[in-house]
Amino acid sequence: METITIKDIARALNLSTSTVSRALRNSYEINNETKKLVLEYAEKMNYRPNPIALSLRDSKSKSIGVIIPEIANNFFSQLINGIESIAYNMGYHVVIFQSHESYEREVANTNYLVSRKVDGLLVSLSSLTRDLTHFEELLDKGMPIVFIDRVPKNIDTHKIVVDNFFGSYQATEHLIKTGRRRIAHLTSPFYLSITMERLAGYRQALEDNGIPFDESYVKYCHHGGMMLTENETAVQELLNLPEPPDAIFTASDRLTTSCMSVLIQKNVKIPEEMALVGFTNTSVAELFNPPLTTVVQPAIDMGHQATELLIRLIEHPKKPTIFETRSLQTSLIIRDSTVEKSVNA
Amino acid sequence: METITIKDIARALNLSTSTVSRALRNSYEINNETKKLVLEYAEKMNYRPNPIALSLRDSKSKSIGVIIPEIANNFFSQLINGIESIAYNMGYHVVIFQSHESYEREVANTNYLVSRKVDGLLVSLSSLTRDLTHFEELLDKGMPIVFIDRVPKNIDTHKIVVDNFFGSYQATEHLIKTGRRRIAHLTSPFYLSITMERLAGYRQALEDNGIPFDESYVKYCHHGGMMLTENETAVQELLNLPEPPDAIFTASDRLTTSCMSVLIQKNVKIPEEMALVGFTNTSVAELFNPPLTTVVQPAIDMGHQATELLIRLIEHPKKPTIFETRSLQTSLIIRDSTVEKSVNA
DNA sequence: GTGAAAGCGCTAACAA
DNA sequence: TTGTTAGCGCTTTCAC
Repeated sequence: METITIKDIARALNLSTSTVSRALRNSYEINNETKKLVLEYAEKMNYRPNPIALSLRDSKSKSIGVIIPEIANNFFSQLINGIESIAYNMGYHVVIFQSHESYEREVANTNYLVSRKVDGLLVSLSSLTRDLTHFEELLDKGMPIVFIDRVPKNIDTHKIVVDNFFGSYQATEHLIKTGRRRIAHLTSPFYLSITMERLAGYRQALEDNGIPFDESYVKYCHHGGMMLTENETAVQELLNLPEPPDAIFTASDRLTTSCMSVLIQKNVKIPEEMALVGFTNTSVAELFNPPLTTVVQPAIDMGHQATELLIRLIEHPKKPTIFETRSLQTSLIIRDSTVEKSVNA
Repeated sequence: METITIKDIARALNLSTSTVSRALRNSYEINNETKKLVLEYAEKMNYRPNPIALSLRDSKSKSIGVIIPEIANNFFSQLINGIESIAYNMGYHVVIFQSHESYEREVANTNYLVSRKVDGLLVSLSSLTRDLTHFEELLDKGMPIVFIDRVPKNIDTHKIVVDNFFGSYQATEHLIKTGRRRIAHLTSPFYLSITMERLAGYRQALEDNGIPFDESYVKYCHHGGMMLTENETAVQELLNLPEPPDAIFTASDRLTTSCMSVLIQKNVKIPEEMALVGFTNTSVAELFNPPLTTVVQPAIDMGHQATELLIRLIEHPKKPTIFETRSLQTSLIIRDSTVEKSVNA
């Protein structure tokens, strides 16, 4: 029942370790008899190669590291499922780390994964990450990295994103079409790629519909939704405006739920007094009161594509000159939280 | 910028690798001068020990493996956060694997983690796991394992659970007190520990209140909620009964949300026609329509305690004769989905 | 067709 | 106080 090694097999069969090793890898130079002998014995003793030894030797591990802000979020957990399914099929293992939206933890996780010799990295940036040297250095050393969703602008590698501009445009336009004019936007720190793109889409939709962009209707939550009080303050500030909004478009999962929570607490009627659209993959939007209109990201597909690109990078290290940035489409799922504003409202 | 090893330091400083190794570990036998020299150089060159080499040598890895059914579930993601925070402080890394409620994947994950030389395992059983030999063998070999929440009855090791009986009793009693008499129970496969305990609490509460237990009001979902059609069929069967229930008590996260979803779809009024209580840690129960009464598990604390026990087991391998089973309390959070049945209903 | 030996990075028993 | 050596499990030259 103890772990068995090549050495054990060699000893038992009176062969050298190299012969056993070759036999196990089905090398052409080994006699069929010997091969059969080894294979059968290995099978019988339930031999499993020691991946640690292989990693040490080859400096690779058949595993990929994933660094994401947090797991307790439907978008990211779906993303992980997408990643896992491809990785699993390609014979890679997946090691997941959460940055908890902290720059320091993102760096620490990165270093650890590298020292664990992961063959590549899949990353979605923490909302507090502004310095990207930890990734730039790795890329320089030849470590394959693919960024997902929250991607750095100035790093040249594969990226999988969604068309945030359009998703945002569509959501905002939907609010306008259902009769809202004072549309607020609750979002992440401005320097994140997703923030800027979503803000741009929101703004464009307003302007295309003759509504002037008003900076006081935009609230940035520095912690990306992780700090509840911050979210609540932001919503409260919107409610306190001389002309409070009649709709809020929230840019992330956490922001969406805590915004809704504050509105309910303050007895703000949704959608009559305040319409709500959220960028979120929550699986229970239809159970909400009212059912929530959402902009959904194709998280599983994003995971698939990112993982495919990463593994391709890993297995064909001949540097490709062109890196792709694939942009997938979001879908707007319309529910009751944005029902047409009635004439008497 | 390349990875630097002890050998490199030794060469640069004209020392032997063992001296460097000792200096780095601050061994008493090394001259202070030399130590300082080595430490400074190592710092300057940003030396990091190679954990792979250490694992190979010591057959341990300062990491613990976690095997859970799925990540996209608030209970488990909170559990992970609890696990991570303790592990992190104690210098351990956490490697997470999902069984997706599949026995085969649970076994595969177990084997992989073992071959990766994790120092211990934290496990919550998949709903399809009936054969436990993969864990029994490991335990025999001396691998520390702590089970959480879904624990095996016949394996002797530390376990962290909640008082499912009481949590369930309390929920059922609450339904009775708010005027329900025909209380159904939607639950996981009967052989899981949590299923049996929750069922027993439910049953006891009924009997203590003079309501006869009726087997036709209990529905088992073999896939623990992962198969949507199965959940829907179960709910539908309850609705089709000659005397359909006036309340449903659901035993897990997934079962709760899909049950609610079916009820809404079928236009069953909650709580007037059907009250609902769910065993779930969803963070958005208050946003539901109506806000959902829940039985909440102290997931983070469970993660803390399990990890503490596991690390104690890892670091003090002198077999303790007595293994603990710690039972934590759930809390019943009462919301509108179980509002008192009005007299005219 | 098979074996001996070296090396991946590190530590520890043993020598000096 | 420091160095030499062997070994963790595996593969791969290089010999035979």
